[in-house]
Amino acid sequence: MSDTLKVVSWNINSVRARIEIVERFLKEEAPDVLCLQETKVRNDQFPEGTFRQLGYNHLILNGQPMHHGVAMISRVPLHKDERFDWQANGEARHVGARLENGVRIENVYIPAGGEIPNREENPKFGQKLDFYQRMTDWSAALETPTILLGDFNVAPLESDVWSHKQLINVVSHTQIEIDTMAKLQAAHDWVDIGRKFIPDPERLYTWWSYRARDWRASDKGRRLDHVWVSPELENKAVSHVVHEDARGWAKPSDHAPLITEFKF
DNA sequence: ATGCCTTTTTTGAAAAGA
Repeated sequence: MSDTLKVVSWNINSVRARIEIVERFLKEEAPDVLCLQETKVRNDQFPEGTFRQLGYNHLILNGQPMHHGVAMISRVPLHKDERFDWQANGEARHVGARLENGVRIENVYIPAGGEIPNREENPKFGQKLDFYQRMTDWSAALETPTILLGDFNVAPLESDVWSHKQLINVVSHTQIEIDTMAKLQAAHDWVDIGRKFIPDPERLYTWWSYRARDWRASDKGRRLDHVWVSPELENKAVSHVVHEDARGWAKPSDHAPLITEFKF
């Protein structure tokens, strides 16, 4: 493989409903590895042909009917794929694989956590915190150089949300979630690539609700998607952008793709 | 913030997203 690798994370909100913009994105950006979340398709119904026609012949799928689902689609070989059940209930929220240079990519869709930020009143919120804890335990024992990316469903910094004051009690930006995410980050000294390239306090969002009349004008975004790397890979990342334009394409996902380039 | 939008499947109301 070449020493340059372009890796994308994109919560696609149904890969079948979004196949036209996926194809456009691959033609325009030509990533080496595309990591999708919320594919919303069983493995036997995944639209593999579209990807193979564009030269993406390595597909690693972890889908389920209707909800969730993740996939890694690559034009470079991937090995030793794994699917962790950090949800502990069988939901398809992780897939990972190893590049030929030994670096692993772990693609995760952390649960949103429901409406009420309280474990007793809302079991989904507890599931989200427990998912983070299992990832933290995994991170603490991790020795492989790793790119951890996906939809983490937490926006930790004030500059990661359109209004800190109006969202401080809204799931995705509560203090308990921010603290829980910080513990995960500390467990492996994960490097936040988003903030390495676009430092706080610059505005940085990856998701805009469908409910806004004009998402770009109101710009009520949140940074829910993240790319983290092991400390030894920090200097291998040479660029990182959020492709906001794709949020404005026809029939968009509510998340934008995150594009990171590495030089190994 | 989510009455507001968009997806899925049991074709059509309901759940989920965040």
